[in-house]
Amino acid sequence: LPRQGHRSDAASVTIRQVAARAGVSVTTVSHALSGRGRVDPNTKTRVLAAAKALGYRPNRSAQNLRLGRARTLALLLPAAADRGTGDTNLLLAADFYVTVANVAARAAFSQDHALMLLPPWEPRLSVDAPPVDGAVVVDPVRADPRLRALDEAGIPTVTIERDPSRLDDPWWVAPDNRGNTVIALNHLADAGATRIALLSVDVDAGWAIENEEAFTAWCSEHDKPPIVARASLENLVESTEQAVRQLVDAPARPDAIFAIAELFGPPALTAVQAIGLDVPGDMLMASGHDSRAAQLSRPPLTAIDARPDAQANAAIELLLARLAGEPPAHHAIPGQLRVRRSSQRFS
Amino acid sequence: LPRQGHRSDAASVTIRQVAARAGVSVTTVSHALSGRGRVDPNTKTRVLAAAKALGYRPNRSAQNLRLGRARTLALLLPAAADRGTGDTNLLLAADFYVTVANVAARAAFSQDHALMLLPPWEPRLSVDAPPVDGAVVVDPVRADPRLRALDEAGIPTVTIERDPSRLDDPWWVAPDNRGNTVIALNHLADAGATRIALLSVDVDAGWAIENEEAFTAWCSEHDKPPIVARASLENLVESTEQAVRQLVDAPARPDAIFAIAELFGPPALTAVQAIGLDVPGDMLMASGHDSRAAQLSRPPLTAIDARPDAQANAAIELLLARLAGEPPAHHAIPGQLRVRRSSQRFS
DNA sequence: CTGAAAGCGCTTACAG
DNA sequence: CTGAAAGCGCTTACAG
Repeated sequence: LPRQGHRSDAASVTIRQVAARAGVSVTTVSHALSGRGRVDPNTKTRVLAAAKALGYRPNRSAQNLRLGRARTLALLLPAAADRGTGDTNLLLAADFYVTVANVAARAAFSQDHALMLLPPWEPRLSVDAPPVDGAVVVDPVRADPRLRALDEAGIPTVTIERDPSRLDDPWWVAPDNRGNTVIALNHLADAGATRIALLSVDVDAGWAIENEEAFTAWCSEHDKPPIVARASLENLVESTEQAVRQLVDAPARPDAIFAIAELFGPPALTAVQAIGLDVPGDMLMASGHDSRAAQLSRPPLTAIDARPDAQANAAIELLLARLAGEPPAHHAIPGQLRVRRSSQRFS
Repeated sequence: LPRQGHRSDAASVTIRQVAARAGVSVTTVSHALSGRGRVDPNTKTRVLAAAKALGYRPNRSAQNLRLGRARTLALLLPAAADRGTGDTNLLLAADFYVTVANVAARAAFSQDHALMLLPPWEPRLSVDAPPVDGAVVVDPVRADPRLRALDEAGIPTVTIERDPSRLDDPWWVAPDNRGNTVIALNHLADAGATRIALLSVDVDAGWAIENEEAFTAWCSEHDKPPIVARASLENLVESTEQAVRQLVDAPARPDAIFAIAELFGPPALTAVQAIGLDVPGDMLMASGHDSRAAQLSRPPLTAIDARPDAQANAAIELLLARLAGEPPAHHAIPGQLRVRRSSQRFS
């Protein structure tokens, strides 16, 4: 038989070799290493020393086969459009996704699980592939084919952001979109805004709905008209310019714009400036989702940091809880307002 | 023993059950399914039907244990700075990385491998984790600790972009940085530029070095002065503004700026405009690395599309070649120039 | 506290 | 062309 191929320089050392060196049985080695069963402390010390000396590392395939688990979690990021197709580009927040991916990997590893990246297209293929115990799906859309495929395969999932077509599913982690909207609106009002407009997006996602609802509620609570304009993903810059012009040309011009989606904040800022308005002088602006582009805008855009690291950690923790049979739970994670020049009229 | 845990709804069907249903031995099932060994065509048909009827899916752990491979490739993306630390943010091109990740996952799967995401921090931890046959490391820096850890673990690697501290390593995939620079410079010259400046970055990466060298060579070939300014990652906006001002205030002002790094193009554009210059009227501009931000700038920024999908596919293919014992190889992948308004004076 | 043995699901010499 | 058997490395009843 070929030796284990995943370490190319040295044949893997097995539990049997450790047992031989420590002068005990493989059972005792297994017990000493896993902490299960009773082992004499001296014996245990000897085993540990032997394992270390030999550089023993357990064979995951053997463990997984024996235990009937994969100890692997899957991550499904949103798909960018395939080159050349007319598909809408769902890659709304690349900075966010990269951090989610890296932090989720770390969180999974620290819990002794591997994080497998599944391609977001071809969900059937993905599911036919190596087994996973559970999956994290980022930014589900309505009737998301990835979620359907995972369901059909019987793989438990947790979503980051909620699936708008199954709001009854309790297994989700998301920014506290409603709370974040309130934080941003209160900040703009504190900064002097009296008529705040919402720049929304024509995307069928939970966060968009929640942001709009929270905006409407805030407006009625504060006895303000709920001014909403909407831009579109397919036609991002032009539709943002149109929406901004519509807001600016309205009989009662707003004095602040809250753009909920990460990608739309900087273009909205540019559009306002192109009309000849000063930000923050003539118009306060804030974005619902922070990004490098928001930080790099002139002026820098005030934005809600959705804390991708916290989202990823919570998602992995929740998925492991689900796999452990714990009762349903969800986590709305409060964002952190990053105040920058676009919303500071007097500074 | 617990049943295989990665399919929660139905106990996994094993090769033994397929054998029973087809009325043959497990050996024959294995042969029929794998295509190895000789099997009577009729028998094979029967086995395949039985496997399909039962929904048989091979247990990867068992296969891997038996074959001594992991059939798993690792992907290491660059790290964003940990929150609160002063580390330089190496997340230079999030759009690029997300596409690389998704496409690499698809490429690995189509070759019957899983793609495992390793956390870019704590390389020891990463390597102690589940076994992988090989790894793709994106954007290595000089003396990259991730590469060292992988080397020490004996895991073969392929890099996307070259490690500047081991240019003798043949196992890399990268944009054709030199060729791309020439394409961009020729385009700017064709568009009317007579004095082109390079906006570079103070990062110790292979691509930066290659872009600068290609620029210098192009300039001497065309009998032009090699005007170079440099911005810095830590101080992105301010240093970009400074670099731009330095270029604009020079006795012989350039009429075009080529910003090599993805993140610096849009801020450079904004800085030029803030000085009161029109783009493309007074200054042509192009970026060495395309991004959503470049597309969304006003005017949109001409940029080189580094084709992240091609990079990812080539990297996975090259890594599998390396694992298969094929001779060393590398791939410089030509980029595609995306001409936009920032470099079209007459349109 | 310790160990011999069974068995997870698979692949592959080997014998027929 | 087909099948019985060994064995990959591990964990865990079970017996001592």
